[in-house]
Amino acid sequence: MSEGTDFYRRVYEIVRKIPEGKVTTYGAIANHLGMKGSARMVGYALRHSFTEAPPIPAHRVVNRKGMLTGKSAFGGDRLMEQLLRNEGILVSDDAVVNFTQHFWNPEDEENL
DNA sequence: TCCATGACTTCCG
DNA sequence: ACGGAAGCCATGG
Repeated sequence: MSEGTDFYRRVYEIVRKIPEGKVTTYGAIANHLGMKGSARMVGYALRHSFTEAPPIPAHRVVNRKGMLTGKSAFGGDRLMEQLLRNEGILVSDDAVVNFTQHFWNPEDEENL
């Protein structure tokens, strides 16, 4: 089933730690998992995250450019943008405004 | 077991 | 600066 591998679980765990109003990147998560080159796997896992519980704020995860690359997976291309705006994050042209300002590093959670 | 795919990232032209 | 191709690793058929 969904639990599949621990890899997915690790991704979900990190994403759930993302503070509201903050966003992170696939590479940052992958790096935190020790798989820098496998940023794709992070997005791959998030795609299945919709079937996981509790719900995962996957909308807070964007690519290194801050673009909402996964918006298509939300059923509506506008939904992901709506969710981000709902948290106070401005989105323009399918990209997070002041992305670096809203950026949250998973390593920061450990460093806390 | 092997081949093809993917919510990415980096390099080359 | 922009566009295209390769690399990356795990999952599914």
